[in-house]
Amino acid sequence: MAGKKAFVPDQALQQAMDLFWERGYEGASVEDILTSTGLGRGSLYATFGDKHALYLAALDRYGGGALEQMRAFLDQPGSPRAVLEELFRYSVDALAGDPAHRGCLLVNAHVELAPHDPDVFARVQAAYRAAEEIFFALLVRAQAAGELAEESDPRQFARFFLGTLVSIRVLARAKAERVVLEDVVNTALLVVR
Amino acid sequence: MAGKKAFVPDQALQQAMDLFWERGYEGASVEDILTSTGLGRGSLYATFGDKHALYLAALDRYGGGALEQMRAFLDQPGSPRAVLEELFRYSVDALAGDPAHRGCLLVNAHVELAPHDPDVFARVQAAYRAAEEIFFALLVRAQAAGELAEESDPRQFARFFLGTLVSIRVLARAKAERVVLEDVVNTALLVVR
DNA sequence: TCAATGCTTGACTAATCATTCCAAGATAGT
DNA sequence: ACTATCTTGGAATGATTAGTCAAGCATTGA
Repeated sequence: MAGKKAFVPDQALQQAMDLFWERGYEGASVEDILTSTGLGRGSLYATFGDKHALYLAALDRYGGGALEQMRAFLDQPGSPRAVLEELFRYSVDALAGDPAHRGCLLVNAHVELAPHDPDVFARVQAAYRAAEEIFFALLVRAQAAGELAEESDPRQFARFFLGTLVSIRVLARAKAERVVLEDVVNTALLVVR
Repeated sequence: MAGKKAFVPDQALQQAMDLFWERGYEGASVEDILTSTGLGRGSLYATFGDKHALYLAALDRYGGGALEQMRAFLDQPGSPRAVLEELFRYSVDALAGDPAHRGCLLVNAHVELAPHDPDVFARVQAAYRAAEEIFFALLVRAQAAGELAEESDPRQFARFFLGTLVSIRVLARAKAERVVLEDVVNTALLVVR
């Protein structure tokens, strides 16, 4: 089999991403990726460059999807408070429903590599900032709708909810039970009640 | 120089711990540890076993110190709410004051290794549980002192504060500014006001 | 049918990894 | 001063790593 590509690059990227997600950057060897994606060495290096570039591509793919999903919630009609609730419930479902307890690829990447890998750092930083801005926009709306006290600072609350989002992602990787994630979220949501 | 130990094992462990803390398990090679601690190959293997055992020893040392510190706060007299505040302020100070932005060794270990390393997993799990229990005890006291509503569940709140503790540790490793950590903590503390 | 394109395959390289081992040397007790 | 004991540091080992490369072959277009 040769002549034209015998694999779908996007599919291979997805599988590589899953592997990085589960095992981390150092934990997933090129050999593992080859086995998992089913493609040969030459194909991988010709398509994605090297391991590091492949990892960055996986991060981009993941980050893009995650932010898109968050924005989909943001654009939903309805009370900002309800949107916030739904966003967190959805997140808890996804995290607790993952039998591999992978947590979040971006958070994992950040803890493992960001301090010493500028490329990874830039991507994680951008993702965090984008998430914070989404929360910020939502909280401004909430304040306008009277669901957040006038004297409260939307920026401060946005940072807090970003922290909440991060914390459940980390706890999920520690195989925390669903009820733990729910307790964290339910308590966090009290601050806008 | 030989005959009797030319190094203090506890000091070497401290330096190895610092290196693991900053670079992670895979990121710190035995060569690096040798350079950093200043001791020879033979000495390291004779004293600590192998790299993995050394890492576990570093985790134990770190975890022991961290929990001791938390318990010191717990045993302080004064209103539970004030104790909670002090505990978080101290934590923010330590995290934001670290120029290397290392975050928390236990959290880092957990994200990098816990899913595939049973020994690491057990230690992290134990540390999380211990921290949760400390929060729980504090919140029970708070409830008795009328600082936490009767209908509130101390277990739920303990989990929430554990999540808060984790989140600022992760954000600190992302080189978040001090004000971000303060916003997270200040907002979290609102739930007991 | 045939040639050209370019993807696939697997062997190969070179570097790095953790770990073992031993010869050399320094100390402590007698 | 001498010997036994233990530490030391570097050489050697073998496994594993990421990355390269050339030979082969299926597909495509004529």
